[in-house]
Amino acid sequence: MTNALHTIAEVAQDTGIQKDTLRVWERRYGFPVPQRGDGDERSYDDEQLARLRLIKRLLDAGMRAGQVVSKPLDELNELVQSKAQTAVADVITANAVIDPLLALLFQHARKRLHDSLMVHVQTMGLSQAIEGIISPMAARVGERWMRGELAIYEEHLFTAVVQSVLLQGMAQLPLQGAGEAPKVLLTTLNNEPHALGLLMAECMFAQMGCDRISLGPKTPVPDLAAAARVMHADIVALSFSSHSSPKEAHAAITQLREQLPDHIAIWAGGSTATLRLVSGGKAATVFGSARELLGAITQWRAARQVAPAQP
Amino acid sequence: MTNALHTIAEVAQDTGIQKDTLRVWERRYGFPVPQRGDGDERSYDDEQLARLRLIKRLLDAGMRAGQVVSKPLDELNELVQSKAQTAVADVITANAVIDPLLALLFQHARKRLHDSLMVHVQTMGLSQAIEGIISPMAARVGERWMRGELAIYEEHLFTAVVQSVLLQGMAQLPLQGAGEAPKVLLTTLNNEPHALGLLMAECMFAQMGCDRISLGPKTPVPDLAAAARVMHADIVALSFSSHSSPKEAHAAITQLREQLPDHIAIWAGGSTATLRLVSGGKAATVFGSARELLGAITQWRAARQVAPAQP
DNA sequence: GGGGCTTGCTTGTCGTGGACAAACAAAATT
DNA sequence: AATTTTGTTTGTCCACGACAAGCAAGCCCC
Repeated sequence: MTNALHTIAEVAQDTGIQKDTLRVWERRYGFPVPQRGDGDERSYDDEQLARLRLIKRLLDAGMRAGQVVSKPLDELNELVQSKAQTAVADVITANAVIDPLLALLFQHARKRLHDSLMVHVQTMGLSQAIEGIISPMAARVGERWMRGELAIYEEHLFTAVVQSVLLQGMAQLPLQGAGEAPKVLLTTLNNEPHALGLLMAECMFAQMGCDRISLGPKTPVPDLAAAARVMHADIVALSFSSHSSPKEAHAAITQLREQLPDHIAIWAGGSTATLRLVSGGKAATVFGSARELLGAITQWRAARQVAPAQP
Repeated sequence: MTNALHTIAEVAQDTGIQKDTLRVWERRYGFPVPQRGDGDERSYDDEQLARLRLIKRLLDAGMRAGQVVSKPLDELNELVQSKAQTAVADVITANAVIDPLLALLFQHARKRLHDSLMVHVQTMGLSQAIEGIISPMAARVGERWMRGELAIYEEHLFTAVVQSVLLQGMAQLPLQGAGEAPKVLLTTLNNEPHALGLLMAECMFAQMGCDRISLGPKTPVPDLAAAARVMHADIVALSFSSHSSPKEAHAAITQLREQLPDHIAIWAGGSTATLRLVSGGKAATVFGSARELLGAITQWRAARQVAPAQP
């Protein structure tokens, strides 16, 4: 059952490693060496696939191919572990509230999870609930996924529930007059399918009374630039999860900066690990936490009041 | 400005045509013939890109490469036009309500569009509004997108608004006792990013008091099968838009059918054009309209009452 | 000693052309 | 008319060579 064979196309799709690269690795590093079925065609087994998945993660985290490809499975696991630990060391707080909620998720108690979260949102307010509960929960879920301890459908389930909660929460928010609130365009770039961080960001903006437009996930850069111009946005807010590689994120942001007029700001938020690379450049403002975001919005307003919009 | 050059990787990404295929077409059909910049590298201009996009659409619609590649741009446009017309001939109804709403979309009047839709939902009820207004509107939007008359961000905007409306509508639905209602698992397959049809389907199920679980878009087949088993689903509901190619859809569904126990039904809905191929097999029940879906649910309930669930 | 430059190695992507199996269309057969 | 056989189309795969951008290490000069 767990010993299916995969074509090179499947492996490339699954791991995100290009077909060409797979062949070159085989030539250079002696891994992976698939069986050959029917007329010379490569046929990868599950073990090699698993190994390749780990390798991809380590490469995205900045390691070099020569050091990683051809390492055996357990050694790769060790490396990933150490990487993951440093990344989430600071998240293991406030377990008293979060652990029971996570337990609900693992029992697949969808409705109870939904209701519990809803209660928290109602009592704490949207931004507080996100900062204190939902965001750390998402981090924990993401971490478990990294380690392969989570089936993809469990992650999907979590996403669906949180999405529903946040949307409901936002719908109940009072509508504030536009006033001097910035007009924000929210989206996720091409290679980033994760819509949760985006939604959390939207909630924060909503709470601050911003005029927001969410384009949903995966807007191509040129389209995003066009949209920002047409809709006279003040800020383009991008969300990144730890799934998208830092390199690609960096490239996309600089490209976007080029295509965007100067007076439109780019704000990027999400996994700090992913964005560390980006923060070097002055193309975008980077946010590591929800709290920072709130601060930045009030700051934006203050600045705009002093120096009002040019005609 | 509109004359950028693109590498073969960009073109492949954008059009969904494999790099190898692009090279083979050049060899066989004499198109596309890109310029060569810096050391032999192919460099495609915007016109060729546009042509390739059209070609891909026609191929997905069932034409063969030999007939389509190497045709000039205007001829391709004609073909796409005729295809699109036959596909949506029956949708051009009830314009009196829909056209003004579409106008709002093209003005980017996000809030007014949202409010108008919300009013319709409140007065007609969720399922009526979907069947009479939202679904045909989505068809029109899709058609315009096909013809390239719509910027991607406009489609995103439409999606975002409708999503918000439907979720709000569902949240206001009274909770019915589980009773003999089926437990439904909703999702979209791997290659189908479109979540709107899925959401509409979820609304229909919700209205009928079903116990539903949405996994969101793009669940891989093996994970979906696992989820259905673990959660004891009665029905797995899949949504397809005209974007995913019929061939891939068919393959994925048969694969899913193999991995799923017999007592779990597969219901597939969405673009009739896409699903025509699938309906031949007995792997899944196919729905062409929202109305059919409602009927099928009541039918399911009746059947279940006569022959109650086995232990 | 540290910032900047040169030099050599790594690594992913591209190019060519040949091969082939699955999908398809047309012709031949029952 | 329905099925099987035969030929053609078409996308994907393979091998191996080339190369440019990225990176590390060494070197020099202030």
